[in-house]
Amino acid sequence: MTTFLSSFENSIDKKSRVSVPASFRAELANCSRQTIVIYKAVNENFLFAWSYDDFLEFAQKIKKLPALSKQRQRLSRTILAAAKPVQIDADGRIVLPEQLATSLNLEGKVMFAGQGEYFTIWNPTEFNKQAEDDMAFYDNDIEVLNQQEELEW
Amino acid sequence: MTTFLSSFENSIDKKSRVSVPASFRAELANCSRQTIVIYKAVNENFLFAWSYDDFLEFAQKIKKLPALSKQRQRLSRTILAAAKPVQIDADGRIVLPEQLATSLNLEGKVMFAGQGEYFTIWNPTEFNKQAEDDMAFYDNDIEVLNQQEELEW
DNA sequence: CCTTTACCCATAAAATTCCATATAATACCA
DNA sequence: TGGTATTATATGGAATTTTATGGGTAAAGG
Repeated sequence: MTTFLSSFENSIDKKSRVSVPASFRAELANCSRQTIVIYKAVNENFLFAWSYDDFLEFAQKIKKLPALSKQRQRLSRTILAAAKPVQIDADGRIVLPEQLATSLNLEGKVMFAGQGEYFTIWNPTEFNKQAEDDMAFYDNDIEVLNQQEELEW
Repeated sequence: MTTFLSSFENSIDKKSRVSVPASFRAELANCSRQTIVIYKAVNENFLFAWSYDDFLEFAQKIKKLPALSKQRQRLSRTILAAAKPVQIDADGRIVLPEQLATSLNLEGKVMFAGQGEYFTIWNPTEFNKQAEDDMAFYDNDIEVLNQQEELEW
């Protein structure tokens, strides 16, 4: 299973290209294609990024809903139609789709944050703000984590 | 299995031709024919589009209903009889059947939205409106999706 | 004969690939 | 261990290819 760890700040150039952190690329090495799927988190200021393989697996959940049901229609519009597959080039870079880049107010720099089976993409300033906010929840979140752990035994 | 992702806005010319997005064409590459089947969503302002192969599979569901039942009669009229197969030409374009195009009030531009094993075709303005409406349901839809996941275990 | 449809070609814009290089990280060796 | 060589990484720009899209022309069909 892919596990993205650590965070990296890289730069976007005029052509909207960004280097994918080398350690993330290594993590993607044994996927069926060197493609990541990116889409905007609804009501949030970051992007989700999955390996193509893992995203397809997630898409399967949506595809299992009855093909013509309203719920299926909506979810496939908000997630599948919004998802941009981008291929990693020979130099380890991707092109950030313009629509997604502008939705984040990116100015030259991008933050990559490894979050397990996916990673997220941020405006670095926003990421640092978020990190501070997260602190306030830490003790409580850890407690929830501990409780879940107990249930598993 | 074909999986259409992302969305694209292309233009229709005087001859009613539209380019099928390259990534969709790539997805169709290993189908038995370069043909897509298009029909109007009942009571909605978009068109469904399937690879010929996947449409046939979908049609099986209708064909399984008793041949002379009323439901079968109606569904085969609204879907099978309404379905227009259109072939992708050498330049990657299709001709949008006039009846379908006018039912969408198209003005030069068409939106393609990848939604899994099919994609949909919209008046771009209508698509964007719909996307906003979909947001209101997002949290609830995701919740239902997650619950379904639990049921599977 | 006229209209519609299918093919073919041309081209601008956009996307992708290729190459070059500075810098940072790592390996090597005295 | 300190210093040096080597490699890997990130990033800029140029060259090439793909894509979308317009128009022309021949074939088909009514």
